[in-house]
Amino acid sequence: MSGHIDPIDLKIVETFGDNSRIRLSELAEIVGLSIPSVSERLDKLQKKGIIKKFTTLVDERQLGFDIQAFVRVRIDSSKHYKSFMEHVLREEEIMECYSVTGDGSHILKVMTHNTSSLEKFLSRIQSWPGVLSTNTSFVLSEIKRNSRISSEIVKQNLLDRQVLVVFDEKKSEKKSRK
Amino acid sequence: MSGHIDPIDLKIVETFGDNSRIRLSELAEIVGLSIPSVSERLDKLQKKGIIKKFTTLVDERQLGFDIQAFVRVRIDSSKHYKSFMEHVLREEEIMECYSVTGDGSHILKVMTHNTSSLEKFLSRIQSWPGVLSTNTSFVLSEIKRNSRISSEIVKQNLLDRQVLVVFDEKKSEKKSRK
DNA sequence: GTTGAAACTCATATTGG
DNA sequence: CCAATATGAGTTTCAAC
Repeated sequence: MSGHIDPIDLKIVETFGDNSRIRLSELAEIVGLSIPSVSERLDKLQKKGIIKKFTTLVDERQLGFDIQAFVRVRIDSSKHYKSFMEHVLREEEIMECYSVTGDGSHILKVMTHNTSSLEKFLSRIQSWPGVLSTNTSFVLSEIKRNSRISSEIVKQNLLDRQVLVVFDEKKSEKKSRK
Repeated sequence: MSGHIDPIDLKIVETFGDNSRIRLSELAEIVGLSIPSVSERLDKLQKKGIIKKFTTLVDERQLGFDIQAFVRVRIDSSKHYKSFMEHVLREEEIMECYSVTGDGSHILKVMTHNTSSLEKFLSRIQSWPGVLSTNTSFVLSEIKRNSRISSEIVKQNLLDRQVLVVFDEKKSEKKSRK
């Protein structure tokens, strides 16, 4: 079925996580297929939305974003959800936003220039309809930021739920086993 | 000075945030420079570490990572900091880790297959030396995940602190103004 | 899925301005 | 920084298998 993924696709995704500017020729060698084949797979991975975007990891601090923070936001009901979302998308300081369980209904990852710009940002948030409270944790240092998904661990995930197609060379030897 | 950044570099960074597989020829047209020039700038941005990595945004849920969570971890002292860091780097489920202020000394972003694999992961964390407690928030939905930094906002940041060099075409007309 | 060929585009380095 | 050039690679599409 077309919705399935095979280990080669995983390897492609993993390789692109490491370096999205890789040449197709190099990729073809890594995964052991011809260039036209990997080119076609890459297209399909994008069409399926598995690959969302080729992007670039940046050292934001060197660009003047000295303040990074996680802000937990509590909004009072789903009534304000849509307007909250619109505000979030509009604010350039908000790099990420997730709806979560636990105390606070949303987590924002925010980057700003200095504490005063953060202060302005926080008071702006608090003026949005439905925002009850915020709770800010400053990022002191970044220990890990993975852009890469290990294809091995994905393989285990997908094998478990049988959405992964694996060509097992030994399958034919014991085909009657169910 | 060589440590400085100009608006063209910012535009390059922004453009790569949108699409890291862009052709240099296209990039050259966007920023209004020749191909050799943008090529050289790109090299320098990488050497300076402003551009850290060309990577790919992936729909992790399609790869079987149905559970995403933020885990706040409290570790008891800096004595265990190094071993904690090593564990964090080794765990493939931990996609991001930040040292933060506030309740809990670290925030992890974790992705796993299902609740049972998360449970295993959490009990593993709690066995690490120095880990006092964890507090897990499940991600219900991703509202925003920006890989792109607006060059406009960066420009404001950098202008404020005078690390940005701007070629002001009108400067010569009023050079005596200080 | 492969291979191979063709047309095209691109990256990289170098030159002189 | 540009423009021009040269070369070797890379990409894409198409065919036929």
